[in-house]
Amino acid sequence: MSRGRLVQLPLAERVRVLSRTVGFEKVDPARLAALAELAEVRSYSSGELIFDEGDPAKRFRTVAGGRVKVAKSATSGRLFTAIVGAFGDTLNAVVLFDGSDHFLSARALDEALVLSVPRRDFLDFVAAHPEVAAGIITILGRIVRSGYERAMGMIEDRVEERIVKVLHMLHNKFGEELRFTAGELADLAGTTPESVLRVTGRLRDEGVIETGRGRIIILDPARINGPGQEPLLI
Amino acid sequence: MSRGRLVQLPLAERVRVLSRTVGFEKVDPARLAALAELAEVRSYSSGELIFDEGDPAKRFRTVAGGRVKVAKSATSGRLFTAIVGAFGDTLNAVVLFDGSDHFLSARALDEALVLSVPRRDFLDFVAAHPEVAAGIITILGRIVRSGYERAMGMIEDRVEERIVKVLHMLHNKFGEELRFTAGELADLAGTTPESVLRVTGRLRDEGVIETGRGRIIILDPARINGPGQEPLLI
DNA sequence: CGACTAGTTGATCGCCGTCAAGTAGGGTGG
DNA sequence: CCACCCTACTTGACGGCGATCAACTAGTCG
Repeated sequence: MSRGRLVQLPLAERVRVLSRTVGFEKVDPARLAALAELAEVRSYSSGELIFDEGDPAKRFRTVAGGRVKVAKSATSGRLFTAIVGAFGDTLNAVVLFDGSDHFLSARALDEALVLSVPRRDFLDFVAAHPEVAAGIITILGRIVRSGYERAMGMIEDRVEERIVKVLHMLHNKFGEELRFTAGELADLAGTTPESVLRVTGRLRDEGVIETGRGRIIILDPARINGPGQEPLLI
Repeated sequence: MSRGRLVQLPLAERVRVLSRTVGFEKVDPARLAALAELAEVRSYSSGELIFDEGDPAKRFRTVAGGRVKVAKSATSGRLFTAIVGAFGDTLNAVVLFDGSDHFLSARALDEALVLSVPRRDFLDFVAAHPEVAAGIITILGRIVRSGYERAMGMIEDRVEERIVKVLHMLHNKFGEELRFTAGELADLAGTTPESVLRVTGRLRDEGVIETGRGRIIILDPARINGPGQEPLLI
């Protein structure tokens, strides 16, 4: 019941993906080739599940194209989006070390490419390259920080501020044109589609953004940048 | 302007603290002695600041006694408590790797002992002992998971459920007797002291807990354990 | 062209944050 | 040893934010 469709990607291309994956930036590309040899690449269509909560984490996975939503579902059925992964973002480095199951699910937002390596090979490679471990800890630190800031935002900020922060972050990561629906933004901001639409409606009226079906264009980035705050990492 | 008071702790005792610090459990104690040689121990009185947000992270710090509250303050002055550290919990391993400043503050909840090692020596030690890096990544993974669960709880759960989860977690970590005020619990659950008191009042009337000034006794642990859920890591 | 999904807007309502006023415990100093 | 004060606890009343429900419009894909 393997998901996605296998795609043949040249070795050089696989090396390029790994060399631009967070944590691997400093590794000698020649050495990455050994790992890239063991890698496979799969293609997932929009909306397709890549892995689910509770699935065992058997492979290290990193985004090689498109966008992937990594999220946690609540008992009520609501979704909380942790990360929108793009090229070079790893989907599950966290859970590979202690062998626990996935506690988040990953789903393709577009037609997406995901490169993966067997867990054992990934761990061996990390053990042989301490700089990778250090890189992973660094990025994990940023995720922890961002997680606490979002938890705090949930109790501290009003819905409008949370949504603006999400737009700020997405603008920072994806540029002027954001291809997200109100429902997807709601999962990121911890609110409902209705509230997102009320806020984006106001921002549109004020000329800050332009909206379309599944699309938001940031017209005035300065207006969504909070005073001196760095964007959340998502 | 060094905070706390220096305490002389025998080398064997310093080794014991390190050997029970998360991430170091698997390291040969004989090798830990080298690191323990470089360690100093400081004592902080209840309420005293150990480090503040924005302070540079010059030393690796781990709790050698008492309890330490690690928190982030909001612009409004409200506090969000990330972790209540006890013996063996590290306070700042996250920020040491990329050399960034502290993004959380640490404050003694009791008379507390904190063992510390210069950042450079800590990093050298980790580089020489890959199992420490793997251990740190594992614990970071749990923190990330817990952070997402708490962020989700903030939007998904009612105040009462959040408070019960906090009690569950604290019971799991500290046992039957919890020495926390309503204000401290509020910072953990992301609510106000008034709401905490309303909930604990009800739980007291139902015989689940017993309350006193700055003290809660869990009488009926089964009643605060959610259905099949593991306690949050704090 | 039809069906599904996304967007839009209004009305309602309840949770819980806030303010307020008072009680009680416990440590400190005279 | 007692009086005082500070802190924590307690309880009530109020009000606003935003979730929820509902009804409708408008894109877009097949």
